[in-house]
Amino acid sequence: MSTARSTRKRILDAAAELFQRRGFSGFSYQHIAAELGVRNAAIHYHFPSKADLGVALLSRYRDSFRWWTEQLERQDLSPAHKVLAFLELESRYCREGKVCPLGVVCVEYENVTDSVRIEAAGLASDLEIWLAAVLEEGRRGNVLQVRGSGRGAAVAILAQLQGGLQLARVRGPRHFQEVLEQTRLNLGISAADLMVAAG
Amino acid sequence: MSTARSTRKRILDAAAELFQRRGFSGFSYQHIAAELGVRNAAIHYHFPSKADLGVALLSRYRDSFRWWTEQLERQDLSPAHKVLAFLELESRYCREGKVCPLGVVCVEYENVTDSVRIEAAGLASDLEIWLAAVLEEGRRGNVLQVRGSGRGAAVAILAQLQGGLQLARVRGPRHFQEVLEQTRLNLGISAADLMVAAG
DNA sequence: GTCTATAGAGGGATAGAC
DNA sequence: GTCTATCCCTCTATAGAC
Repeated sequence: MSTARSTRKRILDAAAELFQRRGFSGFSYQHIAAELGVRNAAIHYHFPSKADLGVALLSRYRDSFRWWTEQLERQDLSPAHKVLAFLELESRYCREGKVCPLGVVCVEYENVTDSVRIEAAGLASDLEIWLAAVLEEGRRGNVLQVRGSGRGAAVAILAQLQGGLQLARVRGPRHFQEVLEQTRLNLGISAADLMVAAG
Repeated sequence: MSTARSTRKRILDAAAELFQRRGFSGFSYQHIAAELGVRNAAIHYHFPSKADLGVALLSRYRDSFRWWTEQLERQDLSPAHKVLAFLELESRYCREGKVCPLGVVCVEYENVTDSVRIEAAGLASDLEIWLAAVLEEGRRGNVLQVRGSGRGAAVAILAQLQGGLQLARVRGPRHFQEVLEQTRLNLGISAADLMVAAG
């Protein structure tokens, strides 16, 4: 069981890496197998079909995000700092040359099973609900400039970050920094705070 | 030659459709062939490798955009109306269930040839330069609220639209409307103008 | 320019031994 | 739980007839 858990986790780690680098259709069981030094069939044991693997991947992103928000809650941060922490989370993807998992599914939407679509929609919903709540909280406390509904602003910011991570690939990481800067300006968060968060 | 032109164009039309729906790895010469009622080999005659097809596709997007900006210029519109016209262009993709071609290449970046990457970078550059110029013009005329550099604001808006088109797939087209609304709010364009542009 | 035919590689997936 | 072996399919790409 310990071995099973370990292999399963290693598969998901390798798959997540490939997924965010090459897209869903862009990686194969062979790629994962080669990286882990196991055989193709070993992966099919843990994830019978590629759709199963896709769902498991997205489900894990959701779990990670939930865990992340919970530990953030325990730090009792201001809404502005919660936003900055989230920007830092996305910046990490940028530094690693990865894109948002959500974007991958969206682009290949007509190529994936319903099960994958549903899990992706759930992830999008999780992100949106959390960010909208933070923005609303910030607006009430007058520490964030939110235009329109918190929900609308949240969707726009998520779209911006997702697109920004992608554009960074063709135009360079500097472009993602510009996107972060604009997000900050639009919300009225001070430059000094962003520097801390974006590294 | 007339036939050649016609077939070549039909191939590009079908490929563009598939490309923006299923991603680059997600469609094949067979898909195009089936749709056009020709054989696989006929497509290889016009586009020897899939990379050639990818470059031709992106090159055509660039040509279309250049043509679009030129005809827009002849209409002598205000910067705000130029932005609205661009938003309408993106809205059309949303209504057709397509995503931005740039996003497709970005997501599958590590799966495509250098030639495709370079052409995609060129397209990104074209969009960015045009939008940055429009935003700067709007700022000078005090008709657009632009924060930071025109370039930075342009990148952020492009990222937002690209991400918004993608999120619309998992969360519904209404979400893209919210992104448009936020873009408008951030630039200080009136609601009435947006209604006209977004349909 | 388009066809038939096919090569050759790689994809997802399964059976059965260990 | 992982292996070997293999099936069947789809993919890109090419050769050569028409």
